[in-house]
Amino acid sequence: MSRPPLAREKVLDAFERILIDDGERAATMDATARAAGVSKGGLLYHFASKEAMENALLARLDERVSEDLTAMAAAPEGPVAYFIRTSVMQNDPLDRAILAAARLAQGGNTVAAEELRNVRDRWAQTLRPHARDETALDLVMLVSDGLYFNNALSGGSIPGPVPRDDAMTALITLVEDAIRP
Amino acid sequence: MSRPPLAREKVLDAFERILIDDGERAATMDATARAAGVSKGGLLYHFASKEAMENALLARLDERVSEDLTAMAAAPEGPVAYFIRTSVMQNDPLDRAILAAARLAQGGNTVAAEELRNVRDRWAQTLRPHARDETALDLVMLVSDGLYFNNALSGGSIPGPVPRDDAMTALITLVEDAIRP
DNA sequence: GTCTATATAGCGATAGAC
DNA sequence: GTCTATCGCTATATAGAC
Repeated sequence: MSRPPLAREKVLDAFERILIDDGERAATMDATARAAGVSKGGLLYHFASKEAMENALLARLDERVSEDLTAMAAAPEGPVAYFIRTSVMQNDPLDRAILAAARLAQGGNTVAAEELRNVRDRWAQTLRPHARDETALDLVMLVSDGLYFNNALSGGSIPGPVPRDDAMTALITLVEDAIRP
Repeated sequence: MSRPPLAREKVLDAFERILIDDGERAATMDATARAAGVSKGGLLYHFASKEAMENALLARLDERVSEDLTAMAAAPEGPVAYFIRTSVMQNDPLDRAILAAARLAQGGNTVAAEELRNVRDRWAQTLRPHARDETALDLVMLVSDGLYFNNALSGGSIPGPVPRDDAMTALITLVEDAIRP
């Protein structure tokens, strides 16, 4: 437990990158091994099957969400503004983990779909006290989902039609005015 | 042109259903042929390649969006309310076409991703006059994207964590108040 | 712990009968 | 217009050397 082997993390990073940039179809064990600089046999020592590799990626997502919930609760600008602003792709570890999980889910992996719904619930729980009512909470969650959806379509590198900088600040103000308790 | 062969539509319906219910990975030509009640050879008479079959599905999406834009412009409740309300899965032909295209896009099909962005633009164009400014338009589009994203994760049949009935009416009111010109 | 070699299965696509 | 049979390729996974 204490410290995961380096090769393991390197493989997961490569798998994540291919999922995001090239899609679920391209994220084969072969391509992952090549990108990680190991052989297919070497990869299969760390992950006994593709399913095991996918589950490891989802476990990493879970850890990163826990860290984000802590940061969100402590954000100076407030949880809602933090949540919306960080919903646009910043290419940080959490964003990448979510995007990769979304690829798996849309490829037919039901565990990934469940995990994403679980993640969404944890965010909603933390934000609930900061919204006037359930409708206001719905609004915040849906705007965030929308931002992620556009990122997911854009493929991670190419920026999608999402508000940037000034437009994002204006959007946050609009949402906060609409949901203020 | 006048009337597409029955088998052609039956194949596209089957392909769409498998994409939505079982994911992009499962939507093979073999599985599609079986579900449509034809042989693989029979399928390949209508669609010379898998790419041709995917493009036919995207063309069908385009037609359905054109019909929806007409309906939206004429909706008694107003375009914005119509747009948000119809963003939740009703399992109608348009919803299914979008969900299927999203699956293709996330599987790595760049044509599908472009088509979805194009569809989004056409909606935004029609809604623009009904929003106070670009930020308000962003809000409407993102809430709609969020609703679709949740549907996409849920898989079409299982309802996701989206507002229903009363909650939806409340959400529409909240959004309309926030964006009123 | 990492490698090469190989087994097995499924996919997209072709050929040609009917 | 629809079928069966089959080819070529690639994917996951196994076996066993180093």
